[in-house]
Amino acid sequence: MNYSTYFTNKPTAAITKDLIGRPLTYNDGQNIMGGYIVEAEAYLGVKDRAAHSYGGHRSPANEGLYRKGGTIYIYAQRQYFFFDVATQEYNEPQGVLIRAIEPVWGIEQMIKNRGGKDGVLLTNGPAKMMQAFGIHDKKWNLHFLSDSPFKIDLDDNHKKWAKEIKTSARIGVSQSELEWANKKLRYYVAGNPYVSRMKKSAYQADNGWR
DNA sequence: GCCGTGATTAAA
DNA sequence: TTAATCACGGCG
Repeated sequence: MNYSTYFTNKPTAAITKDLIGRPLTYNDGQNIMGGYIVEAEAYLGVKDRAAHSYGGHRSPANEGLYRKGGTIYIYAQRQYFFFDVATQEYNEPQGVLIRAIEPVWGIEQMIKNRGGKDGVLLTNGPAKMMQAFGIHDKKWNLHFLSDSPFKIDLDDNHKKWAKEIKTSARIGVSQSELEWANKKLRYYVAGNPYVSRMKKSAYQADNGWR
């Protein structure tokens, strides 16, 4: 299946859940780095109070969300960068934020990019993952996935299957009484140590994979 | 969001 | 006693 179809043919929450366990890689021209997606969040467009596109807000900074499904949306907070993929059709500003991967490929290079940090600290958060890839700008923002050094492997034969995929409220969203703050739109592999905020006591054998 | 530090709690 | 968890302040 191609990216256009994959990122448009089902609801964004279903896409987000389906991405769990799929390989995500980034090629910096010298090294291929990456691993299996273990945590991701869905953002559901103009009605979603936690989405950058809430209320139809549109600016050069969040234009990526409005592009067709499969377009890369990179945004920055302070010195940190976040990797999203737009979902649904053009002008339907939904997307998925990739929050963490279990590192597999190019681990040595990722450790270098992370200033020597190793193990769980390598990629257990959205900005840590981007640091591990050595990304410090928005160069690939608005590029379509297939026209970028990023690759998400959509072949089910290459996917890792979690024993259990858990859901929770999204991280960093104000936990006020707002209905959207409490929606379970964060998906993650139960017991996988590379999931952000995962407690050691909750680690599972085989990192939660089947 | 990430990091380092120190306090608090839990395990053994 | 040690490890794990939590709480906090600093960062542009």
